[in-house]
Amino acid sequence: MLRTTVLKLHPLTEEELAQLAAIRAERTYAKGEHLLYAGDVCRGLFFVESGAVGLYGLRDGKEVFQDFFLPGTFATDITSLAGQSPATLFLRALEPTTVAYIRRDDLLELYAKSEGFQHFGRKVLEGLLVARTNHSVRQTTLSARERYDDLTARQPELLERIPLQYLATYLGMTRETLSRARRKK
Amino acid sequence: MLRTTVLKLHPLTEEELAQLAAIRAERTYAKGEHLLYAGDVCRGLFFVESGAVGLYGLRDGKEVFQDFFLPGTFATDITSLAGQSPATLFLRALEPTTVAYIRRDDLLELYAKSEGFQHFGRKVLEGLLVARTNHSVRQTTLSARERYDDLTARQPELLERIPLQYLATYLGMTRETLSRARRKK
DNA sequence: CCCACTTTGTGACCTATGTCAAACGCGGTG
DNA sequence: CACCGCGTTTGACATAGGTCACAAAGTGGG
Repeated sequence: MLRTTVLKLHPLTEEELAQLAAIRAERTYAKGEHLLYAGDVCRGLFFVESGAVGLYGLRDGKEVFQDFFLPGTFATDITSLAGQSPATLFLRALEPTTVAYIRRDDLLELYAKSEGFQHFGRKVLEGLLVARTNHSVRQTTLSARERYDDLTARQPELLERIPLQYLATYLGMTRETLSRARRKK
Repeated sequence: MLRTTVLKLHPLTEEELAQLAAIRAERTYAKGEHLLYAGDVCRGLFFVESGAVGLYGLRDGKEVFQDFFLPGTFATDITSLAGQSPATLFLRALEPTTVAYIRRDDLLELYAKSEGFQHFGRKVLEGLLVARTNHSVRQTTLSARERYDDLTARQPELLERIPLQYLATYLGMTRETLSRARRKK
Protein backbone atom coordinates (compact mmCIF):
# COMPACT_ATOMS: atom_id res chain seq x y z
CA MET A 1 0.00 0.00 0.00
CA LEU A 2 2.77 2.43 0.92
CA ARG A 3 4.71 1.20 -2.08
CA THR A 4 1.83 1.83 -4.46
CA THR A 5 1.14 5.29 -3.08
CA VAL A 6 4.77 6.32 -3.18
CA LEU A 7 5.17 5.17 -6.76
CA LYS A 8 2.21 7.28 -7.76
CA LEU A 9 4.04 10.33 -6.44
CA HIS A 10 7.47 9.55 -7.82
CA PRO A 11 9.11 6.53 -9.50
CA LEU A 12 11.58 5.39 -6.86
CA THR A 13 14.03 2.63 -7.74
CA GLU A 14 13.72 -0.83 -6.23
CA GLU A 15 16.63 -0.07 -3.97
CA GLU A 16 15.03 3.12 -2.73
CA LEU A 17 11.80 1.28 -2.10
CA ALA A 18 13.69 -1.28 -0.07
CA GLN A 19 15.32 1.46 1.98
CA LEU A 20 11.95 3.00 2.63
CA ALA A 21 10.51 -0.34 3.63
CA ALA A 22 13.42 -0.80 6.03
CA ILE A 23 12.63 2.27 8.10
CA ARG A 24 8.89 1.91 8.34
CA ALA A 25 7.38 0.56 11.52
CA GLU A 26 3.92 -0.96 11.68
CA ARG A 27 1.66 0.40 14.37
CA THR A 28 -1.92 -0.34 15.21
CA TYR A 29 -4.37 1.82 17.12
CA ALA A 30 -7.77 1.02 18.58
CA LYS A 31 -10.65 3.34 17.78
CA GLY A 32 -10.25 6.40 19.93
CA GLU A 33 -6.53 5.97 20.56
CA HIS A 34 -4.23 8.90 19.92
CA LEU A 35 -1.33 8.89 17.48
CA LEU A 36 -0.26 12.32 18.70
CA TYR A 37 -1.20 14.55 21.62
CA ALA A 38 -1.11 18.34 21.56
CA GLY A 39 1.89 19.35 23.64
CA ASP A 40 4.06 16.50 22.42
CA VAL A 41 6.53 16.98 19.61
CA CYS A 42 5.66 15.06 16.46
CA ARG A 43 8.64 12.89 15.54
CA GLY A 44 7.42 11.33 12.34
CA LEU A 45 4.96 10.78 9.58
CA PHE A 46 2.04 8.34 9.70
CA PHE A 47 1.09 6.60 6.49
CA VAL A 48 -2.44 5.31 6.96
CA GLU A 49 -2.86 1.73 5.76
CA SER A 50 -6.31 0.96 7.11
CA GLY A 51 -8.85 2.75 9.23
CA ALA A 52 -9.17 6.51 9.53
CA VAL A 53 -7.35 9.25 11.39
CA GLY A 54 -8.55 12.70 12.40
CA LEU A 55 -6.47 15.83 13.02
CA TYR A 56 -8.14 18.22 15.42
CA GLY A 57 -7.64 21.16 17.74
CA LEU A 58 -9.68 22.51 20.63
CA ARG A 59 -11.89 25.58 20.90
CA ASP A 60 -13.22 26.13 24.41
CA GLY A 61 -12.87 22.45 25.14
CA LYS A 62 -14.63 21.36 21.96
CA GLU A 63 -12.91 19.41 19.22
CA VAL A 64 -12.52 21.12 15.86
CA PHE A 65 -11.30 18.82 13.11
CA GLN A 66 -8.78 20.19 10.65
CA ASP A 67 -8.46 17.14 8.46
CA PHE A 68 -9.19 13.47 7.99
CA PHE A 69 -6.82 10.84 6.67
CA LEU A 70 -8.08 7.71 4.97
CA PRO A 71 -5.93 4.78 3.80
CA GLY A 72 -3.27 5.81 1.32
CA THR A 73 -2.56 9.23 2.82
CA PHE A 74 0.09 10.74 5.09
CA ALA A 75 -1.06 12.10 8.44
CA THR A 76 0.92 14.43 10.69
CA ASP A 77 0.89 17.78 12.45
CA ILE A 78 3.14 19.47 9.95
CA THR A 79 3.81 22.49 12.13
CA SER A 80 5.13 20.33 14.91
CA LEU A 81 6.99 17.98 12.58
CA ALA A 82 8.68 20.73 10.59
CA GLY A 83 9.62 22.90 13.54
CA GLN A 84 10.05 20.12 16.11
CA SER A 85 7.86 22.25 18.34
CA PRO A 86 5.04 21.08 20.63
CA ALA A 87 1.99 20.15 18.60
CA THR A 88 -1.13 22.26 18.96
CA LEU A 89 -3.24 19.54 17.36
CA PHE A 90 -4.20 15.97 18.16
CA LEU A 91 -4.15 12.95 15.87
CA ARG A 92 -6.66 10.25 16.79
CA ALA A 93 -7.76 6.99 15.24
CA LEU A 94 -11.47 7.28 14.40
CA GLU A 95 -11.61 3.60 13.55
CA PRO A 96 -9.33 0.64 14.31
CA THR A 97 -6.31 1.80 12.35
CA THR A 98 -2.97 0.53 11.13
CA VAL A 99 -0.22 2.87 9.98
CA ALA A 100 3.34 2.71 8.74
CA TYR A 101 5.26 5.04 10.99
CA ILE A 102 8.23 6.80 9.44
CA ARG A 103 10.52 8.58 11.84
CA ARG A 104 11.55 12.06 10.84
CA ASP A 105 15.24 11.37 11.46
CA ASP A 106 15.17 8.29 9.25
CA LEU A 107 13.40 10.22 6.54
CA LEU A 108 15.94 13.03 6.66
CA GLU A 109 18.68 10.42 6.22
CA LEU A 110 16.95 9.08 3.16
CA TYR A 111 16.70 12.60 1.77
CA ALA A 112 20.45 12.95 2.17
CA LYS A 113 21.07 9.59 0.52
CA SER A 114 19.12 9.90 -2.65
CA GLU A 115 17.60 12.51 -4.87
CA GLY A 116 14.54 10.37 -5.49
CA PHE A 117 13.44 10.69 -1.89
CA GLN A 118 13.76 14.46 -2.02
CA HIS A 119 11.44 14.53 -4.96
CA PHE A 120 9.04 12.23 -3.19
CA GLY A 121 9.13 14.43 -0.10
CA ARG A 122 8.36 17.51 -2.13
CA LYS A 123 5.42 15.78 -3.74
CA VAL A 124 3.96 14.81 -0.39
CA LEU A 125 4.26 18.38 0.88
CA GLU A 126 2.86 19.74 -2.35
CA GLY A 127 -0.17 17.49 -2.08
CA LEU A 128 -0.81 18.49 1.52
CA LEU A 129 -0.45 22.17 0.69
CA VAL A 130 -2.80 21.99 -2.26
CA ALA A 131 -5.41 20.16 -0.22
CA ARG A 132 -5.17 22.60 2.67
CA THR A 133 -5.28 25.65 0.42
CA ASN A 134 -8.32 24.41 -1.44
CA HIS A 135 -10.08 23.71 1.82
CA SER A 136 -9.30 27.24 3.03
CA VAL A 137 -10.65 28.72 -0.17
CA ARG A 138 -13.86 26.73 0.10
CA GLN A 139 -14.30 27.70 3.73
CA THR A 140 -14.10 31.40 2.93
CA THR A 141 -15.86 31.27 -0.39
CA LEU A 142 -18.90 29.06 0.19
CA SER A 143 -21.86 29.12 2.58
CA ALA A 144 -22.39 26.38 5.15
CA ARG A 145 -24.83 24.61 2.89
CA GLU A 146 -22.59 24.87 -0.16
CA ARG A 147 -19.64 23.50 1.77
CA TYR A 148 -21.64 20.42 2.67
CA ASP A 149 -22.81 19.88 -0.90
CA ASP A 150 -19.28 20.33 -2.14
CA LEU A 151 -17.89 17.77 0.28
CA THR A 152 -20.61 15.33 -0.69
CA ALA A 153 -19.59 15.66 -4.31
CA ARG A 154 -15.83 15.55 -3.85
CA GLN A 155 -15.35 13.13 -0.96
CA PRO A 156 -18.36 10.87 -0.59
CA GLU A 157 -16.13 8.38 1.28
CA LEU A 158 -15.81 10.84 4.14
CA LEU A 159 -19.59 11.09 4.44
CA GLU A 160 -19.77 7.34 4.80
CA ARG A 161 -16.93 6.85 7.25
CA ILE A 162 -16.66 9.92 9.42
CA PRO A 163 -19.34 10.75 12.01
CA LEU A 164 -21.33 13.82 11.00
CA GLN A 165 -20.53 15.58 14.24
CA TYR A 166 -16.84 15.53 13.26
CA LEU A 167 -17.46 16.50 9.66
CA ALA A 168 -19.50 19.45 10.88
CA THR A 169 -16.55 20.98 12.72
CA TYR A 170 -14.34 20.32 9.69
CA LEU A 171 -16.83 22.28 7.60
CA GLY A 172 -16.83 25.09 10.12
CA MET A 173 -20.29 24.60 11.59
CA THR A 174 -22.05 22.84 14.47
CA ARG A 175 -23.52 19.38 14.14
CA GLU A 176 -26.98 20.90 14.44
CA THR A 177 -26.42 23.20 11.48
CA LEU A 178 -25.06 20.33 9.42
CA SER A 179 -28.07 18.23 10.32
CA ARG A 180 -30.37 21.02 9.10
CA ALA A 181 -28.38 21.52 5.91
CA ARG A 182 -28.87 17.81 5.18
CA ARG A 183 -32.57 17.82 5.80
CA LYS A 184 -33.31 20.65 3.40
CA LYS A 185 -31.66 18.65 0.63
CA MET B 1 17.36 39.77 -1.17
CA LEU B 2 16.51 36.47 -2.85
CA ARG B 3 19.98 35.27 -2.00
CA THR B 4 19.60 36.11 1.68
CA THR B 5 16.19 34.49 1.94
CA VAL B 6 17.29 31.34 0.17
CA LEU B 7 20.33 30.95 2.37
CA LYS B 8 18.12 31.16 5.43
CA LEU B 9 16.21 28.13 4.12
CA HIS B 10 19.16 26.06 2.98
CA PRO B 11 22.90 26.68 2.53
CA LEU B 12 23.29 26.55 -1.24
CA THR B 13 26.78 26.64 -2.73
CA GLU B 14 28.02 29.69 -4.60
CA GLU B 15 27.58 27.81 -7.84
CA GLU B 16 24.01 26.94 -7.02
CA LEU B 17 23.29 30.53 -6.08
CA ALA B 18 24.69 31.62 -9.44
CA GLN B 19 22.45 29.14 -11.24
CA LEU B 20 19.47 30.45 -9.35
CA ALA B 21 20.41 34.04 -10.18
CA ALA B 22 20.69 33.06 -13.82
CA ILE B 23 17.08 31.95 -14.15
CA ARG B 24 15.42 34.75 -12.24
CA ALA B 25 13.74 37.52 -14.15
CA GLU B 26 12.99 40.91 -12.64
CA ARG B 27 9.46 42.15 -13.04
CA THR B 28 7.75 45.25 -11.79
CA TYR B 29 4.06 45.84 -11.27
CA ALA B 30 2.13 49.03 -10.60
CA LYS B 31 -0.29 49.10 -7.70
CA GLY B 32 -3.40 47.24 -8.78
CA GLU B 33 -1.72 45.24 -11.55
CA HIS B 34 -2.18 41.49 -11.62
CA LEU B 35 0.62 38.95 -11.45
CA LEU B 36 -1.86 36.16 -12.12
CA TYR B 37 -5.48 35.96 -13.20
CA ALA B 38 -7.89 33.22 -12.23
CA GLY B 39 -8.37 31.08 -15.31
CA ASP B 40 -4.75 31.32 -16.40
CA VAL B 41 -2.25 28.62 -15.56
CA CYS B 42 0.45 29.72 -13.14
CA ARG B 43 3.84 29.03 -14.75
CA GLY B 44 6.15 30.11 -12.00
CA LEU B 45 6.98 31.41 -8.59
CA PHE B 46 7.12 35.09 -7.61
CA PHE B 47 9.72 36.10 -5.05
CA VAL B 48 8.62 39.47 -3.68
CA GLU B 49 11.50 41.95 -3.46
CA SER B 50 9.58 45.11 -2.68
CA GLY B 51 5.95 46.09 -2.35
CA ALA B 52 3.15 43.72 -1.40
CA VAL B 53 1.11 41.07 -3.18
CA GLY B 54 -2.32 39.72 -2.35
CA LEU B 55 -3.78 36.29 -3.20
CA TYR B 56 -7.55 36.34 -3.44
CA GLY B 57 -10.61 34.54 -4.74
CA LEU B 58 -14.15 35.69 -5.38
CA ARG B 59 -17.35 35.08 -3.47
CA ASP B 60 -20.42 36.48 -5.22
CA GLY B 61 -18.26 39.03 -6.97
CA LYS B 62 -16.51 40.12 -3.80
CA GLU B 63 -12.79 39.65 -3.22
CA VAL B 64 -11.77 37.29 -0.43
CA PHE B 65 -8.06 37.39 0.35
CA GLN B 66 -6.34 34.12 1.10
CA ASP B 67 -2.89 35.47 1.80
CA PHE B 68 -0.55 38.44 1.62
CA PHE B 69 3.07 38.38 0.54
CA LEU B 70 5.53 40.97 1.78
CA PRO B 71 9.16 41.30 0.66
CA GLY B 72 11.20 38.17 1.29
CA THR B 73 8.40 35.69 0.60
CA PHE B 74 7.32 33.47 -2.29
CA ALA B 75 3.93 34.14 -3.84
CA THR B 76 2.01 31.78 -6.12
CA ASP B 77 -1.25 29.90 -6.56
CA ILE B 78 0.18 26.57 -5.51
CA THR B 79 -2.77 24.58 -6.78
CA SER B 80 -2.36 25.96 -10.27
CA LEU B 81 1.43 25.77 -10.17
CA ALA B 82 1.59 22.20 -8.91
CA GLY B 83 -1.13 20.82 -11.15
CA GLN B 84 -0.61 23.18 -14.10
CA SER B 85 -4.34 23.71 -13.98
CA PRO B 86 -6.26 26.97 -14.39
CA ALA B 87 -5.91 29.12 -11.30
CA THR B 88 -8.98 29.79 -9.20
CA LEU B 89 -7.26 32.67 -7.44
CA PHE B 90 -5.81 36.04 -8.45
CA LEU B 91 -2.45 37.52 -7.51
CA ARG B 92 -2.39 41.31 -7.46
CA ALA B 93 0.15 43.96 -6.48
CA LEU B 94 -1.31 45.95 -3.60
CA GLU B 95 1.56 48.45 -3.84
CA PRO B 96 4.13 49.21 -6.52
CA THR B 97 5.95 45.89 -6.48
CA THR B 98 9.08 44.25 -7.83
CA VAL B 99 9.50 40.50 -7.94
CA ALA B 100 12.01 37.94 -9.09
CA TYR B 101 10.06 35.61 -11.35
CA ILE B 102 11.23 32.02 -11.42
CA ARG B 103 9.74 29.88 -14.14
CA ARG B 104 8.51 26.47 -13.07
CA ASP B 105 10.35 24.71 -15.87
CA ASP B 106 13.63 26.34 -14.94
CA LEU B 107 13.10 25.44 -11.32
CA LEU B 108 12.40 21.81 -12.17
CA GLU B 109 15.67 21.72 -14.10
CA LEU B 110 17.53 23.01 -11.09
CA TYR B 111 15.90 20.33 -8.97
CA ALA B 112 17.22 17.72 -11.37
CA LYS B 113 20.70 19.23 -11.35
CA SER B 114 21.40 19.50 -7.68
CA GLU B 115 20.28 18.08 -4.41
CA GLY B 116 20.61 21.45 -2.71
CA PHE B 117 17.76 22.88 -4.74
CA GLN B 118 15.52 19.98 -3.84
CA HIS B 119 16.08 20.69 -0.21
CA PHE B 120 15.41 24.35 -0.77
CA GLY B 121 12.20 23.55 -2.62
CA ARG B 122 11.01 21.35 0.20
CA LYS B 123 11.70 24.10 2.70
CA VAL B 124 9.66 26.60 0.73
CA LEU B 125 6.73 24.23 0.52
CA GLU B 126 7.06 23.35 4.17
CA GLY B 127 6.93 27.00 5.14
CA LEU B 128 3.88 27.67 3.01
CA LEU B 129 2.11 24.61 4.41
CA VAL B 130 2.85 25.51 8.01
CA ALA B 131 1.63 29.07 7.48
CA ARG B 132 -1.53 27.94 5.76
CA THR B 133 -2.31 25.27 8.36
CA ASN B 134 -1.84 27.67 11.24
CA HIS B 135 -4.11 30.17 9.57
CA SER B 136 -6.78 27.49 9.13
CA VAL B 137 -6.54 26.51 12.75
CA ARG B 138 -6.89 30.09 13.91
CA GLN B 139 -9.86 30.65 11.62
CA THR B 140 -11.73 27.72 13.10
CA THR B 141 -10.56 28.11 16.64
CA LEU B 142 -10.84 31.84 17.40
CA SER B 143 -13.65 34.40 17.34
CA ALA B 144 -13.58 37.37 14.96
CA ARG B 145 -12.23 39.60 17.65
CA GLU B 146 -9.58 37.12 18.74
CA ARG B 147 -8.43 36.65 15.16
CA TYR B 148 -7.86 40.36 14.83
CA ASP B 149 -5.94 40.57 18.10
CA ASP B 150 -3.87 37.58 17.11
CA LEU B 151 -2.93 39.10 13.76
CA THR B 152 -2.02 42.36 15.45
CA ALA B 153 0.36 40.50 17.71
CA ARG B 154 1.90 38.21 15.12
CA GLN B 155 2.03 40.35 12.00
CA PRO B 156 1.91 44.02 12.88
CA GLU B 157 3.49 44.81 9.48
CA LEU B 158 0.34 43.62 7.76
CA LEU B 159 -1.77 46.01 9.81
CA GLU B 160 0.40 48.87 8.65
CA ARG B 161 0.62 48.00 4.99
CA ILE B 162 -2.55 46.22 3.98
CA PRO B 163 -5.88 48.06 3.78
CA LEU B 164 -8.24 46.95 6.53
CA GLN B 165 -10.92 46.06 4.03
CA TYR B 166 -8.60 43.39 2.63
CA LEU B 167 -7.40 42.18 6.01
CA ALA B 168 -11.03 41.77 7.04
CA THR B 169 -11.72 39.23 4.31
CA TYR B 170 -8.48 37.44 5.15
CA LEU B 171 -9.70 37.16 8.73
CA GLY B 172 -13.06 35.84 7.56
CA MET B 173 -15.22 38.84 8.39
CA THR B 174 -16.61 42.00 6.80
CA ARG B 175 -14.83 45.33 6.99
CA GLU B 176 -17.60 46.62 9.27
CA THR B 177 -17.05 43.83 11.76
CA LEU B 178 -13.31 44.44 11.71
CA SER B 179 -13.87 48.15 12.28
CA ARG B 180 -16.00 47.35 15.33
CA ALA B 181 -13.49 44.87 16.68
CA ARG B 182 -10.88 47.61 16.50
CA ARG B 183 -12.98 50.21 18.27
CA LYS B 184 -13.75 48.04 21.28
CA LYS B 185 -10.03 47.68 21.83
C1' DC C 1 -5.50 74.01 -1.88
C1' DC C 2 -9.49 71.58 -3.90
C1' DC C 3 -11.80 68.13 -5.87
C1' DA C 4 -12.44 63.24 -6.72
C1' DC C 5 -11.58 58.95 -5.02
C1' DT C 6 -10.50 55.58 -1.79
C1' DT C 7 -10.70 53.82 2.76
C1' DT C 8 -12.58 53.57 7.32
C1' DG C 9 -16.14 54.24 10.81
C1' DT C 10 -21.12 54.15 12.68
C1' DG C 11 -25.89 53.25 13.30
C1' DA C 12 -30.14 50.49 12.60
C1' DC C 13 -31.66 46.44 11.38
C1' DC C 14 -31.64 41.41 9.94
C1' DT C 15 -30.47 36.57 9.51
C1' DA C 16 -27.62 32.55 9.48
C1' DT C 17 -25.79 29.98 12.74
C1' DG C 18 -24.82 28.84 17.57
C1' DT C 19 -26.64 27.22 22.14
C1' DC C 20 -29.24 24.46 25.12
C1' DA C 21 -32.14 20.76 26.13
C1' DA C 22 -34.54 16.91 24.91
C1' DA C 23 -35.90 13.07 22.07
C1' DC C 24 -34.99 9.64 18.71
C1' DG C 25 -32.81 5.56 16.20
C1' DC C 26 -30.06 1.75 16.25
C1' DG C 27 -26.74 -1.69 16.89
C1' DG C 28 -24.76 -4.30 20.67
C1' DT C 29 -25.11 -7.26 24.76
C1' DG C 30 -26.09 -8.98 29.49
C1' DC D 1 -35.91 -7.95 25.18
C1' DA D 2 -34.82 -4.20 27.99
C1' DC D 3 -31.12 -1.38 28.64
C1' DC D 4 -26.99 1.25 26.98
C1' DG D 5 -23.93 3.94 24.41
C1' DC D 6 -23.26 6.46 20.48
C1' DG D 7 -24.58 9.35 16.94
C1' DT D 8 -28.19 12.20 14.90
C1' DT D 9 -32.23 15.08 14.71
C1' DT D 10 -35.45 18.71 16.36
C1' DG D 11 -37.37 22.68 18.60
C1' DA D 12 -37.09 27.12 21.05
C1' DC D 13 -34.35 30.76 21.74
C1' DA D 14 -30.03 33.82 21.75
C1' DT D 15 -26.43 36.27 19.37
C1' DA D 16 -22.32 37.19 16.55
C1' DG D 17 -21.73 38.92 12.63
C1' DG D 18 -23.75 40.36 8.02
C1' DT D 19 -26.20 43.99 5.26
C1' DC D 20 -27.38 48.49 3.92
C1' DA D 21 -26.91 53.27 3.95
C1' DC D 22 -24.47 57.06 4.95
C1' DA D 23 -20.91 60.00 7.27
C1' DA D 24 -16.21 61.03 8.10
C1' DA D 25 -11.51 60.95 7.30
C1' DG D 26 -7.55 60.25 4.47
C1' DT D 27 -4.90 60.60 0.01
C1' DG D 28 -3.30 61.98 -4.38
C1' DG D 29 -3.30 64.46 -8.62
C1' DG D 30 -4.05 69.01 -11.06
